[in-house]
Amino acid sequence: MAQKKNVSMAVIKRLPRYFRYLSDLLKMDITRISSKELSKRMGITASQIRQDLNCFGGFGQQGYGYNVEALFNEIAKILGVDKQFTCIIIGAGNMGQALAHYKNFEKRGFKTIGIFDVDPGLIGKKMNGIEVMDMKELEDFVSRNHVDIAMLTVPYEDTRETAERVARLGIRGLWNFSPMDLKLPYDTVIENVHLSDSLMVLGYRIKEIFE
Amino acid sequence: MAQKKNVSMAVIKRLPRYFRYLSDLLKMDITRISSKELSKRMGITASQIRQDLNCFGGFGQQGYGYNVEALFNEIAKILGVDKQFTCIIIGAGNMGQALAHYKNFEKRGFKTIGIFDVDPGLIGKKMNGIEVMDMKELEDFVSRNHVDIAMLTVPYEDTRETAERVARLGIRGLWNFSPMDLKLPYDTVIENVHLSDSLMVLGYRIKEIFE
DNA sequence: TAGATTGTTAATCGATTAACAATC
DNA sequence: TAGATTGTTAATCGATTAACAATC
Repeated sequence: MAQKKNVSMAVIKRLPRYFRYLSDLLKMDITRISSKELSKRMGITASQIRQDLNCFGGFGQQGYGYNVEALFNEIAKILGVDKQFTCIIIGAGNMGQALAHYKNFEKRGFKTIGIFDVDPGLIGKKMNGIEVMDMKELEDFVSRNHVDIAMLTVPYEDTRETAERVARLGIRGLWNFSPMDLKLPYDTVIENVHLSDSLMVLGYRIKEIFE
Repeated sequence: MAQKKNVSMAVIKRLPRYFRYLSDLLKMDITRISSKELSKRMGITASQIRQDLNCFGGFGQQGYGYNVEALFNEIAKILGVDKQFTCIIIGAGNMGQALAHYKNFEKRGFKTIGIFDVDPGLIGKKMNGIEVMDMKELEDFVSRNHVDIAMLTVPYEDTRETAERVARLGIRGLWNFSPMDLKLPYDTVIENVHLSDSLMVLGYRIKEIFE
């Protein structure tokens, strides 16, 4: 539905937040909400909410507002939560294990179907019911199973090579946890989680406010 | 030094990225860099680099460019990497353990001095050399040790209460890993790591590009 | 000196906010 | 109907980019 062309990253990054707030409203059994009321809850302007939503379609009704459930479903559809994304985790260290156990992902359509590592001490162990496989089996596994997303939690020095390898296999999404910007000569979407960047911004902001 | 007033979040969020690129240049033994050359490496405009840096001071030299080591040190200082931030981890589950073992943080001035959990099965265990303490000891610990930052990796339903408790203790920085926006009636800086938000944006971008 | 490159001002671009006619 | 609230256009604000004089 609607023109999803030319939607800016600023808007896209707000979508999960709308999704969360609408999910909360549903849990509170609130059936309708105006942009004004939602703006108060979210701490943004009502104008912005209406502009954002209208990038994807006219989901509201004059004089009434938005039906919470309908809007929630629309945003879920826009984000692809109604679809299933298959994921593999590469690197079964602490971070990989944390991701393997994160319950929320599956609820939002991201299903982990494989975990890989090079460490013989980890291979064969089960994490959240999924056995850790040898990295040597990666190519074979991906040829036998459709994989949308690779979650990359390997050591810094292995990141670039592993990313290349993953992209060569035709995996379309890469969720990168290394403090490194990846550039790939393939049609692979990269989303970074730069934890130390986030922590440094926190450090800066603490300094700023309190000194 | 220089006027650190009115620096926008857009600029601040780019600082860790400059920090990383300069660190890489140092490792490559590159001693000087022009904004033009750095812009090529980083994939942003030279103009933006010069504008960003001049929020904090004139670190370059006409006709020469920037001395990599000097600029690196300046940005380290701006970010507070030269200072030490003391941190505690609240929630010793998989994510808490991952954070406890992350080597990069200490290198950048963030030192974990305590880990807390409510689970008797975890209390007393050592993680990266630090013993997990009972949450009951939190208040006592914080009164005896200066704590800058609390890293919050507790279950969703405990997040709000724990955040309140942490803020009441006068801890100035809160690094929140729950998919929830916190609002506190205290002078506490909150930085969120919304992993599922990031993953959903990745899902959206995959859909957009490939469908 | 001549060439290179900064710091900084001005121009452009994009995102946010305000306003309001349309309409439920 | 009257009141409320949307969808959308116009105005504003802020961030990015371009340009160039200053100067190493």
